Amino acid sequence: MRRNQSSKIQKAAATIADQCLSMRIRFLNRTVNSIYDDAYRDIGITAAQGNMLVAIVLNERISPTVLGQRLNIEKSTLSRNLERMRNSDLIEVQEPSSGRSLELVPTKKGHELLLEILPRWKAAQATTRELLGENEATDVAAAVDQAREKLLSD
Amino acid sequence: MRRNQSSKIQKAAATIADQCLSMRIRFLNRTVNSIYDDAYRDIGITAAQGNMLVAIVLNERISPTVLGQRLNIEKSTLSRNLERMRNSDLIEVQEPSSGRSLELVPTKKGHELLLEILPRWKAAQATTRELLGENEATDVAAAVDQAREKLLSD
DNA sequence: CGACATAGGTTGTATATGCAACACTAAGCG
DNA sequence: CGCTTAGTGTTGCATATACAACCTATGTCG
Repeated sequence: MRRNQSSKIQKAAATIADQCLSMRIRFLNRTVNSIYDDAYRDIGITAAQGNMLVAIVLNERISPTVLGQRLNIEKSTLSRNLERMRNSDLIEVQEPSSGRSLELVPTKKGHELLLEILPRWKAAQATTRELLGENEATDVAAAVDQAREKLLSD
Repeated sequence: MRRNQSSKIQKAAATIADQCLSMRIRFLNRTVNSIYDDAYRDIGITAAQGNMLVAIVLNERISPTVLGQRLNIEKSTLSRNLERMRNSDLIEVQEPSSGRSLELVPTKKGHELLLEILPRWKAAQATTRELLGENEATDVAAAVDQAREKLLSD
C-alpha cells in the first residue's frame, strides 16, 4: 500500500512536469525578461518600466486603472511601479481634471528615453527571436494576443 | 524639428508595443500564474513552490545549483525560495554526503502534498488551456521546450 | 439633499526575482 | 603540501508582483 502511494506520487509529479504550462511560462518569463533587463540596464530602467513607459507614451493621460486593465497588472502593483517611475522622473501623475481617476503623463525625460530604448529593444528582441526561433516566437506572440483580446472583451 | 522628434518617439513606441515579446510574455506570466496561484491557495502553496516541489520529487537529492540550472533560476533567488519551503516543512536541505553541494529531499509532508496538488493542477491547467486555446497552448509549450533544450545543451 | 455604495488609490505584508559582494571550502596545481 | 582558484551558498539591496484592508471622494438614490 505504501509502495502504491509512493508510485502514485511519482506519477503525479511526472505528469505535471511533463505538461505544466505554469512551469514553462515562468521559465520563459525569467529567461526572456533577463535579456531585456540586460539590454536596458545601461540606461537605468528595467524591462517592466520600459514596457510601461511605452504604454503610457502611446496612451497619454491614461488612468492607472485602465493601464492596469490593459496590462493585467494588479492595482497595488501598478501603484508602486508608477511611484518608482515618478521618482526617476519618467512620468508625472496628475490630479484628475474630472471624475476620480489620476492621469499619467510621460515627462520630457520619459519621452526622450524612448529614443534610447529603441535600439536596445531591437537588439533584445532579435536575441529573443533567435532563442525561440522565428516561427515559435510568432506563435507565442499570437497566443498571447489572442488570449489578451479574449480577456479584454469582458 | 521638434515635431519630427516627437513623431519619431511615437513611432518607436508604436513599433515596440506592436511587436514586443517581453511585454507579451510578462502579460502571459501574470495572467497564467495567477490561475495556478488561485488553484493552490487553499493548500497554502504558490505556483512557484508547487513547481519546485514537483522538480525535487522527480529528482530526489538534486543540488540547488543543478535545480537552478534546470529551471533557470538565479542562485540567490533559489536559496530564498528553498528557505521558505524548508520553513513550511516541504523539503529538507541535507549537508553534502560528498563534494560541496547540498542535497534537496522532499519531506513526508512534501511528498503527500503532491496528491493534493494534482487535482488542483489539473483544473488550473484546463483553465489555462481553454484561455489560450488548445493549439496555442501546445505551441507555447513547444516553444519553451525547444528554447530550454537549446539553453541546457551549452 | 443626505446617506450610502462603490470606484480608485495607497499601505501593510508576503513571495519571487536578480545583481553584487561576500564567505567558505573542495579541488587543482606548483 | 600549502596556495590559489573554482564552485557553492548566503546576505544586502532593489524591483515586481499580489492579496487584504483601508481611505477618500464621487456618484447615486431614496
